[in-house]
Parts: sequence; structure tokens; C-alpha cells
Amino acid sequence: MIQTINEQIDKFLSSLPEINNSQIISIKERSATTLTDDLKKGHATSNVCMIAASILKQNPKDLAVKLASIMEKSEKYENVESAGPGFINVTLKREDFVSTIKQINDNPKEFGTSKDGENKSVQIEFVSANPTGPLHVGHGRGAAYGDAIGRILSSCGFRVEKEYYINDAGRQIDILTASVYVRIHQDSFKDFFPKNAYKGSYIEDIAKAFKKINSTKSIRDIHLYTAQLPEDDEKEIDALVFRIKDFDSQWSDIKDFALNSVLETIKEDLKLFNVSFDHWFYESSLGDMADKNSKISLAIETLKSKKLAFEEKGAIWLDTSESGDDKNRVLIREDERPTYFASDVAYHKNKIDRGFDKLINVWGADHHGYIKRIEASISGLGFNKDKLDVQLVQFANLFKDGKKVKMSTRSGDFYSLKDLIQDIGTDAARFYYLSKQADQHLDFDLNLATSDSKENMFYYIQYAHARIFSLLGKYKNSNTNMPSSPDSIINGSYKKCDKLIHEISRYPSILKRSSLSLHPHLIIFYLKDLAHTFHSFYNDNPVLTESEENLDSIILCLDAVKSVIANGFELLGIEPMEKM
RNA sequence: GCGCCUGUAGCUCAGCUGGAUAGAGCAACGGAUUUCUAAUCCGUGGGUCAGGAGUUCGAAUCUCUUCAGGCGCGCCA
Repeated sequence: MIQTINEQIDKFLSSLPEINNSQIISIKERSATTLTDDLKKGHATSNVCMIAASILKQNPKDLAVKLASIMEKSEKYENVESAGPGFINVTLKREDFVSTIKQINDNPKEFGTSKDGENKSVQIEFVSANPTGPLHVGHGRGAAYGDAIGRILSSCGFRVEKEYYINDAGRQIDILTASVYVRIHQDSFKDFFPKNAYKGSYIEDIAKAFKKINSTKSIRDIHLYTAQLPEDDEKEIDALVFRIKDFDSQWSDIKDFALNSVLETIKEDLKLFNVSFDHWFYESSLGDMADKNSKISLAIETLKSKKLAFEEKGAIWLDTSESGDDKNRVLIREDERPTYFASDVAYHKNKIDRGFDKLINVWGADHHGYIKRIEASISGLGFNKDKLDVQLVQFANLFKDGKKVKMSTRSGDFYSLKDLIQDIGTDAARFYYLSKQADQHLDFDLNLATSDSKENMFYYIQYAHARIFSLLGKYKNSNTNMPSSPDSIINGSYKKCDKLIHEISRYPSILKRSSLSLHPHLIIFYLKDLAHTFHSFYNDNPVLTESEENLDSIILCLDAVKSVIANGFELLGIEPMEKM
């Protein structure tokens, strides 16, 4: 219907005297026809006359009056009038206005979806937490966000691939391995445990599991390992790693075992959290610098051949000056080990080589300083850096009984994602993680998420869905078939559902905005408004005692409302409740 | 010091590529239940949109600036 209105507006614009094509294009770009925010203004509204007035130096009100009278004469609408400073407000004919109900009920799951992203592929990389321990609540927000934008983009027709990048090649994995190693041989190490090793109880579990299926020899001369370790916490663990690698051939078995154990845990937690990945990318698959044909060597070589990577002070640097980064960055250290950045350069090259139209990285906001240098590497490798879209996710502060919960993996003293799921459930957790724009700080009150207080928006929306589900159940008890047509709403004898119909008609535009901005929270706020409109209707209007004709109409309308709530929740990865 | 983000009601936050009287929930106060789930609804009060300047027919929204807060500025990951 909006399309029909726009067609008439186009015709009107071209009919104006002394207007040229570029002016028309510019007016169309800047103006918009949308559904109104209030039924008092009719169903649809356009600001085109005000935009046109400013470009053509004419009076907006005059243009609006002219356009309104042309549209009115076409008899395509119930009513058209100019309003305020120059808006055009359109009241649709009832059959057009009500058609949304039929559209939804004919194909509930399709409603709101689009083909905007047809033939475009997007890769979303998110979570990518170091595989050194279970996911904690600090990872939850990025997990919920990445998964949600994946669902939203899919529903808008994009081909979406979700990927987890596993840092299995660096120092952190060595520390993990050493931590497990000491636990395996704790009898020999006595009460020694490195200060900077991973202390969580899961390390002992992994050690136990390893011993169960592998034979381990006790260490004869423990002093070889522990004598004269450096005082410094960081140097101590590095030295220990070095010695274990040197003395014990079991190192790489333990390393693989520990990595796989942790990854299994992470995968289980993500599954519980209703987050799925299409692809798990191992950093180690990029190879190492010793191999001239490895992905990482080739990426660095390319940069060198373009004179963007250069040697200085024994290290190899990337020139990032063009991208606005404040200093050049080291790719290969003095001791020839590549930095994390070097892996990332090769990884991003690989992602682009795989042919995606767009790459979305979901990063913790503390990594924002990293964006410029990655962009520099992408441009340096000869690609368009606009292919990469980095979405930053701010930390969420979680409060339990008024106290902030901890989330440090190293100390082992943390509130895991699994704990959170057990405490409040996947759906409430996802809901609150997504309830605020991702790049802003979020205070997340766990007590609120499970409370039955009025403040708990999650249950407020769920309750609307459950109430409709219950009503439909009662209707079905006394009627074998669903009604065929909302006749009394179409003929205008029953108008109490109009606000609801207007509200559900807005859903496709909300989804579109959400997909363009990558903001799932828009859907949450929309659902809250829809739930409010429903609760208000429900309170004022007993449904089941209505006349048969009205009841049929209401049931069809509420069924559509229920579908829209379910669709919105689906995009957030949340299961709608059928009863509470 | 430099870079990024933020500042809207007592609290927690919405507010679209600039648009009609700045919204919601909580808290406060006053109401609604012989009726489909009261985890609900209705009403009242509460705002110099941090301050200032600019662009515009029109600014919470865009630009500049001041103030306040958060984060980041490793041959860590």
C-alpha cells in the first residue's frame, strides 16, 4: 500500500512545473512514507512535501494541500489530508488496512522477512574466546548479539555464515597445557602451582580425564622443572612451559587433549545458549613462518612485496600510517615469532579470499584500537576495507543480589555462562543481553530477570504471547476450524482491534531497520510496544463473550499478533512461552 | 596527551536518513478484578534532552566547542 502511495507521489513530483530530474531524485532520497505513530494521524504519512519545499523553495503547506487533493480524488484511500507543517496523512480503505491480518495468517513465518540481501553473503565472526576455559558471562553478550544479527540478516535474505576463530596457536594455549600438566603430575610437584596458570577446577577435571585414558609416568627429578624459576609471574609460567616442552614428549598429546576438552565444553555451553556456528576456524591452520607456503607466510610476503611491511630493529612491521593508525605495528617479533596481529592479517585475508561480500567482526569494545590496523592490513593486501564491518560489544556488568559478578578466566573465580543459564535460563539471558544497543554499557540485574515484578520486560512480552495462546486454545475447544475472514473488522463494525492491526503492520519496517543498523534491540522495544497494545486491548475487551462475528475477527487478529511476537522472538533466539 | 564511545524525568533506558505536543517501565500518588491468566490495565505529577554556539522553514538527532564519565593507546591476546 505504501508503494501505491509512493507511486502517486512520484507522479505528483514529475508534474510540478520547473522541476528537474536531479531534484526529483534528491527529494525521493530524503523523504519517506511510513506508517504513522498514532492512528489519529491516519495510517500512513509522508513528509515529501516538506522536503520538496526546501529543495524547490516553495511553501510546504501549499504543496501538501495540492498533493492531498490529487490523492483524495483518486479514490484509492478512505481519506487523505495535509496536516501540520506539510505532512500528508493517508487513511487507508478498511480492506487495505486489514489485509495485514490475512497476509500474516496465510504465511506467518514469512511475515516481515524480505529479499533485501538476496545473493549477498555475509560472514559473522563472533565469540572467538580463547579456548582456555569455559565461556563466562563476559562472552555471553557477544554470543547473543552475533547470533541474533545472524538470524536477522538471514531473515532479510542474506546468505549468512557464522564462524568461531579458535586461537589455538599462541602462548595462552601453552599456559593452558602447562596448567593441566602440573595438575596431572601434582603428586610430583607437591604443593607447587604456577601463580599465573589457570586455576579453575576444570583444569583438574581435564587432568583426571587425561590420566584415565593415557599412561603417565611420574616425574623423577622434579627440580629440573621447578628449580630457579623466575620470580616474575609471567616469566615463571613461560619458563615452565619451555622446560616441559623440552623434557616431556607427552606435551603435544596433553596440549591436544586440553584444547579439545575445552572446545567441547565451549561447544556444549553455546548449544545450551542456543547459539550455533557454521564453521570453526583454527588459527593453527594458518601455518607458521617456517613454512614458506603457509597462509601466514604468504600474507606477510604480499605485504613485503608491496613495501608495506618492512624490517626495523630486527622485527617486521606493517606501515599503518595511511589508515590513520597512530603508529606502525609489529607483525613478526625480533625472535621471529609472529604476533597475534600477524595471524589476524592472514586470517582476514583468508576470509576475504573465501569470497564473502561482507565480513562482520563482533569484538569486545576494548579492542576498538585494533580496528585501524586491521583495516590497514586489508587495504594493504589490495582489498576494499569497507568489506569489513567491526561491531563493538561493550562489557555487561552483571549484578546478583546487588553485587557485581566476576569474570576472570585466569583466577578460576568466575561466573560462567553455564551458571547464568542455570540461574535464569537461556531465553531471559539472551533477552537482557540484547535489550540495549550492543556498543553501550549494560547493567544486567539477574534478580530482575527472574522476578515477577512489573519491571521485568521479558515476562511482560512472554505474557502477551501466553495469553493469546490460551485464548486461541479456548476458541479451538468450541470451534473445529479457525475463522475464515475478519469480516466485522473489514466492514468497520468492530474497530477495537485497529491499534493492534496498525502495530503489527509496523513489524516489517522494524525488522528492516534492525537489519540495516545491526541493532537487535529495536525488535525488543517493538515487541514491548506490541505487548502493551495487546495487554491494553485484552483488559478492556472480554473476547470470548463477543458476538460470533466479532469473535471471529478478533481471533484472527490475535492469531496474527501472536505470530508477530513469535517471529520477533525467533530472531532473538528466544522461545515464546505458551503458558506461564 | 591522542583516539573511540557516552551524557534525555528521582532510577533504568527508547527516540529512525533532522519533522507534528520529547516517550516507556520502575519509583510516588489515585483508581480498575461477579468476566477469557492482575507477571495486567487506566489516570496524575515529574524534562533548560550536560552547557554554549552554528547550519536549517524545523535540531534530542547534523557541525564546532566547553564540561563530566567510560574504554583503548605492548615485539600481550
